[in-house]
Amino acid sequence: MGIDTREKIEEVIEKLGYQTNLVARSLKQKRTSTIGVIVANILHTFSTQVIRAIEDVCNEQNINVIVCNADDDPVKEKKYINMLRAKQVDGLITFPTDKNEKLYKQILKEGLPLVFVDRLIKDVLVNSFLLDNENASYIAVNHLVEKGHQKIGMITTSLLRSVTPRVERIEGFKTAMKRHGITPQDNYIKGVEVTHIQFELSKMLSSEDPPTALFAGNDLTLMEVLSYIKKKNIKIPDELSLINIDDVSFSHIYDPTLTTIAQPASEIGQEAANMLIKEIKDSSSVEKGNIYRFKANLIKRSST
Amino acid sequence: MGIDTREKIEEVIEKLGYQTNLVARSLKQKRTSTIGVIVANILHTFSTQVIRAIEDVCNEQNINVIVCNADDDPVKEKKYINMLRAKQVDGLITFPTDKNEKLYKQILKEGLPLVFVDRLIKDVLVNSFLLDNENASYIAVNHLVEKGHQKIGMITTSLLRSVTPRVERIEGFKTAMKRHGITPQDNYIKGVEVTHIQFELSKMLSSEDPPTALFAGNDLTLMEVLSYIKKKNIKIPDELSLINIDDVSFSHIYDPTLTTIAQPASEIGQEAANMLIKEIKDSSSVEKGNIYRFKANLIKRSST
DNA sequence: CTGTTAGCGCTTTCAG
DNA sequence: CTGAAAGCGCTAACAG
Repeated sequence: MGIDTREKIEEVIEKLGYQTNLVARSLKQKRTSTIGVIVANILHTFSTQVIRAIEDVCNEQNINVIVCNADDDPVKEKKYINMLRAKQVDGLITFPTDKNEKLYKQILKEGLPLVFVDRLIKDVLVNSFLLDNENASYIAVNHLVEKGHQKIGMITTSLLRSVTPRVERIEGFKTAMKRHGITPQDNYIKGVEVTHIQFELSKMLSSEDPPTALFAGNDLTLMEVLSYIKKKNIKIPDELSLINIDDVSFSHIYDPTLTTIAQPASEIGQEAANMLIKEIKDSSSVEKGNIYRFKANLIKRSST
Repeated sequence: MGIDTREKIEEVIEKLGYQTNLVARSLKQKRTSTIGVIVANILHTFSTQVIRAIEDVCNEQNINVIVCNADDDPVKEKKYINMLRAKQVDGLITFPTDKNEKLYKQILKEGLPLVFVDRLIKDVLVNSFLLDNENASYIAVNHLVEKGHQKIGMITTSLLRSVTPRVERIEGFKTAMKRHGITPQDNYIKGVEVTHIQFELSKMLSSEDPPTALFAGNDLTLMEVLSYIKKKNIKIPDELSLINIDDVSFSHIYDPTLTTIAQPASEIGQEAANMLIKEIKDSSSVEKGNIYRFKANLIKRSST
């Protein structure tokens, strides 16, 4: 082919808006430059923040991201995992359910790069990026105790399954209380479904000796708590101090501004994405099965 | 191949966790069962609500969604469009920029199914799904006038480019004021960058004859307004009434609860997705170039 | 260095 | 009805 022929072809290519067929390339090269992300529940602020961070990292490297929302349903999760595998994604970041332990083990055996965020699965050695939950609870309790509270309640969402953040935050809460010489009382600690939070709260706060401070385990719980507080016209922090995990969009403009234990969600997402990309590029170059814990940040505002 | 051979193979297939290679299938069938979505700015509540609705519709039909955030940058938008075309997506939903008019025209010529959300481009005849913005502004003005206000200010974000919602909402505001016999004053109407909103607000509210009510054009504007109001300790609605477009997550728990013009974002996303899917299945079966306007809902709360 | 060719894994077509 | 073969558009390997 002559030089001028080539030039003409390139001209036509430009004019016709020709695009390389990446599907064909992917088939040949056995990589799609696409990763899959499966979040447990897209309604959490944390999920959206992590997703955004992952997308930012990936877009810089021209990697596509397909996001799926498992909606806290292991069956959906499995369906998405298999669909993404069938789509030949180069790697997977998930907020895993222990119900799919076998599937995850198989993925590991196949060598598909895999990273966990927010949750762990026992016996599945995957690099995992999540909050230091026990420490986060400790920070909360410590702050409240410093503010003079002894009767501290904790409330959070529950799923029937044992989910890492919930378990660890409650455990951390109990440990922290004990460390401060306070015996945690079970009727001050509630892990219930979102729809029952307000009911449990009403029970807890109308008990004989109600807590003077409340620790909300995540943002969805916080919304319910604030809703209840508004309904009952409870004065924060005078009648009840409030602290929560997850930095919601309105924490600095709410009245009162909300004292918050913020998760470094962007950082978690970034590092998870970087780890996955490294593993995709050269699997042998990265250690597997490490757990990366991120410290929470206490943002002192006016609700405590 | 004998029956038992087939059975054995299917057994092994199951055991090995074999997955059809959808990349190969896509190459052969010339469809990927994937659509692309490009939002102008992921930070808007509206964008995330639309995305979620699109994903819900698509997941039900086993269609994948790749979401891209153009970050209000036409160059990024173009890059994503071309990348998604190269990936052979079956269709595209975008919040378009008029800077890419030529590219969109080419896409139309190629016959790639395309749907617009939130914005229009002149001379590009694509099915478009968006709020009836003029009516939304009318609802806001009408409500405030009914509450006894005459001096009404409007503030919203601006981009240097003329973006459909901003233009239409401001036009609608002016028209509505006139219809109520009020001459809209330019110094009460501001379209500025997010970072300058608080400054403009301070100018507007400290003027000789400040407005008694304020209309915030979208959620990002609202956040700035609330931030300013908190800082200056302005009493809502006693000193200033406040209404805004976009139903933010905390509107019902804020103090005061926020009177809001809600966009039917889920409905917009759903219908956009359904239209795109119909067009993908049989392009000739759908009319092109229609503009579908959605009515806003006034949710009366306590900020007005 | 340029140009041809085989083959990625699937589906579709065609022959047996 | 079953089974073989061609070909989707690309890239990597190889031949000239």
